[in-house]
Amino acid sequence: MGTEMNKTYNPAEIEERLYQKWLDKKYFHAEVDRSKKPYTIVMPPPNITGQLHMGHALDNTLQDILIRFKRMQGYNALWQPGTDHASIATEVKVTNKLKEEGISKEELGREGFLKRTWEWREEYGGRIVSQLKKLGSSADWDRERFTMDEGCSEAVQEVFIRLYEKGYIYRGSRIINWCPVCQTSISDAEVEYEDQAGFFWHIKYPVIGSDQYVEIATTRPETMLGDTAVAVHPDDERYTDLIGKKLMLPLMNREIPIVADTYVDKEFGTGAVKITPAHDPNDFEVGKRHDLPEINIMNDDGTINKNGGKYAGMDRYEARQAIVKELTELGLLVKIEPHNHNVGTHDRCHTTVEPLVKKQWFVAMEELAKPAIEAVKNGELRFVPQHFDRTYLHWLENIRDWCISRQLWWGHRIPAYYCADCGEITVSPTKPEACCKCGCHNLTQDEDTLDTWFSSALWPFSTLGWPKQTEDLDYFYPTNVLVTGYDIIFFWVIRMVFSGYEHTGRSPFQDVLIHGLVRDELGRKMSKSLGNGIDPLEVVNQYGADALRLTLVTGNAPGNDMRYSEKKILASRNFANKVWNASRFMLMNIEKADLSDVTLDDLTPADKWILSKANTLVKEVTENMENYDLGVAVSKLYDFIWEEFCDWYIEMVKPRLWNDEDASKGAALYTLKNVLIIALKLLHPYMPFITEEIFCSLQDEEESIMISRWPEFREDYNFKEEENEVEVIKTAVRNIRNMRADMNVPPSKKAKVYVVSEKQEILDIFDRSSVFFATLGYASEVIPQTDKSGIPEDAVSTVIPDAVIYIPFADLVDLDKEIARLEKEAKRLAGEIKRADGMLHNEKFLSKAPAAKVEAEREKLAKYTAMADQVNARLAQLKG
RNA sequence: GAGCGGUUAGCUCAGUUGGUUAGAGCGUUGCGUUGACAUCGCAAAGGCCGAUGGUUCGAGUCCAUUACCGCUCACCA
Repeated sequence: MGTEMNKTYNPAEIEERLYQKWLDKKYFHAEVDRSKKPYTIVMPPPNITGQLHMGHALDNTLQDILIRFKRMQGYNALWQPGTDHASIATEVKVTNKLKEEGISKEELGREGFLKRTWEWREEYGGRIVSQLKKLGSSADWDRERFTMDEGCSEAVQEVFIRLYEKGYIYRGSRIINWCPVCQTSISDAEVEYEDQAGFFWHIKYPVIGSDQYVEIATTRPETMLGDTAVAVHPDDERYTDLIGKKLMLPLMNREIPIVADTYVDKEFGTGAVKITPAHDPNDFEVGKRHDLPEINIMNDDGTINKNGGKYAGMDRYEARQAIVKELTELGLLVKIEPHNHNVGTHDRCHTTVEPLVKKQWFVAMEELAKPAIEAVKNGELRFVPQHFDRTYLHWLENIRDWCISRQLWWGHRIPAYYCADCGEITVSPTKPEACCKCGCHNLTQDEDTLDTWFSSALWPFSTLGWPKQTEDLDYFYPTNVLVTGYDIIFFWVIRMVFSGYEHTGRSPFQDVLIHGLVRDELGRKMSKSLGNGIDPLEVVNQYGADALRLTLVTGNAPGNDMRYSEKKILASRNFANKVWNASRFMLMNIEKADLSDVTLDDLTPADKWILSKANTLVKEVTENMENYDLGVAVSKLYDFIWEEFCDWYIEMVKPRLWNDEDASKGAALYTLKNVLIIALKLLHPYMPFITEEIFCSLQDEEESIMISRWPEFREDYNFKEEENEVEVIKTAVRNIRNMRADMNVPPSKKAKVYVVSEKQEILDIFDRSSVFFATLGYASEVIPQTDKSGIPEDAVSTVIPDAVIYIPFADLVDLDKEIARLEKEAKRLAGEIKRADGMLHNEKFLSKAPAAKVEAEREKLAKYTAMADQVNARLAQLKG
């Protein structure tokens, strides 16, 4: 690198090279090492069908920051990666591809289809992984896993069998959510409710043996084909006489009873509810209570089946129209009202879900949920930010049994075998020799596969070898933190937690760091349909992975959504460039220098000041990162590097570097280098590439920043006195600049700077810092003195604590402007004095506030009073 | 219907245990470029921290009420 460094940082040139270096050196790889403490993060496995989007970028950036941080702190850091088979998504993708070739899934058959899907996975399943690498993700790719690999599949079978034997997994006919397009059952978590404008159809059902009618209201008239009762509230006087009587179900001409059930809301609709036990969860419950038959009227594709009589074969919406039409003709349709209602849709394809009764496999949740609830309540499991435990607990406390069977081929096939002779179910990892009950050999395996989340639920331990008691599992498990979006708590976090407790006896992780969504500039969700998605890979290509990473964590608190914008990425890019150029500056000067002799005693106050600041920064950044306040930590780093280090320290140090005679040149370079290295190390987790590139150029002892030691707070880097001294200089410089800007004096116009103070130590500071005022305050000369002798009457002045600064400008005597300036200063000080004085006259403040606080206010008051006196004296002089 | 979050500068957002002068980036205004960076520097303007009440010596921060916005869950067929 050296002086030939480019003037601007060019990430494209270095990222790939450095990432390859890290891979070659095996820095990402972790092995069991009992001499070190483990730190483990398990990566949420992206779908093999996935393309990297901003959500992945954020999620993985956060994890990479944490894992790099901990690795540098000396932990044996393992970031366990892998991918998810994504049953429905992949099956749909492959099915569609086949369709293009003119082949149907069924034609191919199960085995042929699976073969094709594995091929598809071979070809495309690694795409998302290579995309994650572009972000700089330091996951242990040697350990990459797949939810359907041998080990994970074994874990799935083991869990299924254990839960089955414990009675927690059962097979039963229950109402489930059915997607007529995907033609599979889905779990409650996969149903997304949408507000839709619909109608209320009021229909008359004739009472048998009278000329009366009962009027019901429904949003789904087609389901009446499956009605097996009408329910009313037992206390509803309008209907008491009718309870127990029969109705003639129109169109089907089926006799159905009128039952009384408190489920019915008297106030709503007509107070009479048609009951379709096979197609509505509530009706299903009513049906159970009253022993009503369940008539399934629908085929798997959403068309009406033979139970729907003449409507058989029609699509569900077609049937609805036909039924309404016919009811109208029969004079049974009373009215149609507009009605908004929530419609359940499948979260993948947004098809309206059809609740229907089917024989499926379920996990009984009641017992499993208990330890997961307890974990959060007793603090074993902690959400960051904490309020997400409410969401978590609410879901768990109201959890229903989990429908885990899917009518798909791609996935873990349910390890259950049915006996053709006696009907007994045998659950076994491999096909059993014989039926466990009758001993016959006529066994067939269940056709269904398991919900994708069934295997994801085991991810934190299945990837480490479970059910085998491996070394990895023993050492790396439980993991330390799980990083994921709030949208995934129900699907995944909850299921991992109860699975962890059930199968390993402990929570799979201690902390759950929740992040929000990355939205577009207008605050909208990024989506394909809106076309407002921003491709992280394009951003990486254009601005570099570091800039993207920085953008994603800056100014964002855990759990909050953030907006992505071009402006933000530019700011990050500019920061990278700033870091680059500060380093470039250093390298241009350091080449020939020998710093081996420099010790802390050689440092000037400015050197000690920046070192001390850097030291404090180390402490704060480390603490913030331990608390997952990554945004806070990085903004402190940003401010330190840009303001303190670049704008002040480098500027202060320049004259020393340009002067080869300066005895403190070596100390300056020594400090520049050390502080820069501290800053780079702290920054590395956020911006791994640029920090590595610079680090390697800066020194030749260590081969990589990513395995270097995280800086620690050092008592010997604590220089309070020097910090104060530089604060005095900074304040003076700022005031001088301010003064000059107010008076419209161009920098080219140098001027003498007089400093008047009664305190010798203040004068000494200015005496030895005159060079700073020459470069930073455009001073031709700095003259510290105890009185005002020799200072021209019309000099412009400014007051700092314990001193007054005068600058005489030869041809500048805009008295009014100067008076206005000073009056503004006086006003500000008066405000401060009033405030401090008020506090100090408050008896309760004096008696109740901590003594140090009171003392601090006293000091402030004294300081401001003295300053105000100076300003007012000067004002009096100018006015007089 | 229930739960949660937000409301702070023109815009986008920080603000860690309450400490009295509330911060950043972008934008705006003025000045500035021969030796790190114009992807830059210097300076400035701009906020009674949604409203009301309370606790406290002290509230952007804690409590209560309320308004608006957003999210999630549960739903009345």
